[in-house]
Amino acid sequence: MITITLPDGAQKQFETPTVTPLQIAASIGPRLAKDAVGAMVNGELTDLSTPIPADARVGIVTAKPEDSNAVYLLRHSTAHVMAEAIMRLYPQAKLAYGPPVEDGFYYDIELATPIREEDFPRIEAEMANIVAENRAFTRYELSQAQAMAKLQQAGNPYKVDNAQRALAQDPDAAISFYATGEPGKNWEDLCRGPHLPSTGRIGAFKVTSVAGAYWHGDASQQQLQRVYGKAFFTKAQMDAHLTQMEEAKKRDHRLIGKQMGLFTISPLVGSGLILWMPKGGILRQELEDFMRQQLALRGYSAVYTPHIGNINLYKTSGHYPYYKDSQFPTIKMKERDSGDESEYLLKPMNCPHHIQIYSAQPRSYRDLPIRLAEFGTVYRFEQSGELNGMTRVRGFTQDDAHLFCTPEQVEAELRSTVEMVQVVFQTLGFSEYQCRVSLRDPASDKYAGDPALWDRAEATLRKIVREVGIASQEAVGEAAFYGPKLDFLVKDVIGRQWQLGTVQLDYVLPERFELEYIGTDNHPHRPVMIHRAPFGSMERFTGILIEHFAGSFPTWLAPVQARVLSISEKFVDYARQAAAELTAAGVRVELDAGDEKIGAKIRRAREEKIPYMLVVGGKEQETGAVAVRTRKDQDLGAMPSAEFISRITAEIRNRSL
RNA sequence: GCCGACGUAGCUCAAUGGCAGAGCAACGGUUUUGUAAACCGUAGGUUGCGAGUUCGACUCUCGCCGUCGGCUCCA
Repeated sequence: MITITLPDGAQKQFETPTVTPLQIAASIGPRLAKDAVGAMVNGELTDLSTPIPADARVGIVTAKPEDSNAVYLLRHSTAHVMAEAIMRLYPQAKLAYGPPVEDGFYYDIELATPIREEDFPRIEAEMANIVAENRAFTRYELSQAQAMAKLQQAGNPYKVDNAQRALAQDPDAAISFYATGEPGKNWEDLCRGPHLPSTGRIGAFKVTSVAGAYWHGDASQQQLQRVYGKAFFTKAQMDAHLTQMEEAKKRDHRLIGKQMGLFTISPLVGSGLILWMPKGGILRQELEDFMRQQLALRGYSAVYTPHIGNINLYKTSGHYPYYKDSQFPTIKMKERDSGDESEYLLKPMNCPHHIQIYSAQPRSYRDLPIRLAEFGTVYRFEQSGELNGMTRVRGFTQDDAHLFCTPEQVEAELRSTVEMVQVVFQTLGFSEYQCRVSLRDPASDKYAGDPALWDRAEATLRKIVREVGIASQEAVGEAAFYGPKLDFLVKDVIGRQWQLGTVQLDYVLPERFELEYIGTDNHPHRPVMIHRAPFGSMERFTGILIEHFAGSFPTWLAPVQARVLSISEKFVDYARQAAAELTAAGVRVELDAGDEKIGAKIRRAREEKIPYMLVVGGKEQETGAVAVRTRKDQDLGAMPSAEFISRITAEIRNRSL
């Protein structure tokens, strides 16, 4: 007898030697049996048909889009269906690996002929046939010897490799195959599973794109074709997803940046180099002013350093050997007098320059902490395929600062920098964020410095995160070569995650540059460095802000904060006067004195995402008022222009969202 | 850097081997307007760049540049 415990604690008993989740579901109700697509058995996702041999806790997984297990089964199964369709169309293809991924799935295949977008309809048509046939996903297991023999015979090195890797993880693992239908009769694939009960449960699917991908993500390995797809239980869910994708596309900072005249990129200047246009310049200036205010509150000193530096600086810091390949080529020159050859680098980082400011004079413990801040522009030669609008560029400005402090001061300084990052996020409306504690990979030799110092630094970061109480996760191998760091990941309004600010703890560079301060004991000591950049890069941050706000920036950031719209030519003088009052109050205002009708002017202002539209005509002129309307389509009605001015200036001053 | 796609007026897009076009924007004129697009007209092009095939190339082929989707990378 088998006792099954359901999620609500209820127990059911079965007299049979084994029981399947489907039987359990049926015993609860026919509706549940119909909706069931899989099961959680003792915390593990299984097929609906997997026999349960002993007492177990079982939850039935039903076809709900919000259930990640259900969605996993759906996507994984659709990947199989797509693989079968591709094998029908391209019998010479070799399948490699086809997992579910966030909101879809892909399958990597080796195939000499490229699959192109125009081939997608054929693949989808084959898939539709397989789905219509509603064949059961049927699992069977072979002994290792049989399985390996079968795979060897099939002549697919990737599948052999997959099986070997599975065995390397668990030598006792049974090797499972899934037939889409009947084993021996229908198409089948080496697969760990689990799957939906049958192909008919796939409600809607779409082949979305194809791209190159390396086997095991290793650029020295065979390049495969990765075909991406999406799957949903119902067509309505698919449609909702497509609508959301379109919305996301409308927020694309490259598109909005162009429409709103924020920035441009010219091939004549070079790819990955951002040209900030006047309206983007306002955005950046506001962000920088905000940051300067924060810096002043926290005892930072502004410094300025040049855009290039002698290569020896970076050899000393250790950056050069690590990042040789991602730097612009060096500038070589001969000294006029000595004839010596010098080499300069466009600076890839600001820290070595700031370090020279620190070491330009003797430092006492009384001077510390020293906090040197600079909007420092750096250049990194990113691979051409990596460039993306403002978010991945070759020249960018960091809101950088380096803190030099005593070991005793480290924690307080870290706390203060983390708090500053939080202020930044809060001010800009990123309410959902978490912190990644990026640690070294003990197995790798790319990290510089004493392991004991690393342990200490990592422990300190963990402690700070715990104290501050930010949601966090640890990531081994994500540290910088000179120290562990906290990377801040924010979610924007449509749920996409971005990496923004960073706080890095560094015991290595002070060592390399032999930095010192004189302590209370009158002896030299080594300071500790903290690198931090709350925005990260002005370019990247601005790009993300554009998408976060979809161009509708809060008033304090908006390039144009208000526009006065005149009803007709007769009121242009009054409109001009109203605009002048706003300008005098420090508001960025424009005047639309054109001869279109008011509807057209409103439409245009809304399209330009201007926060406030001030309609002025005869009524307003008589009473010294403006009729206020917002881009959100709120009509605030007419008010004295002085009232509007105090209202908007307060909003700007408070940096209201 | 690698795989694939794309590149036509300022913007969005037509024209599939046979005279490069539309809408919006711009400019000129008419209109003087009350809350999401007034009307008429004008101008705008080395079809990314360069070669090749062809009687003829936006269209086919090759190279380069750039962009996009991925992969790899990311101090």
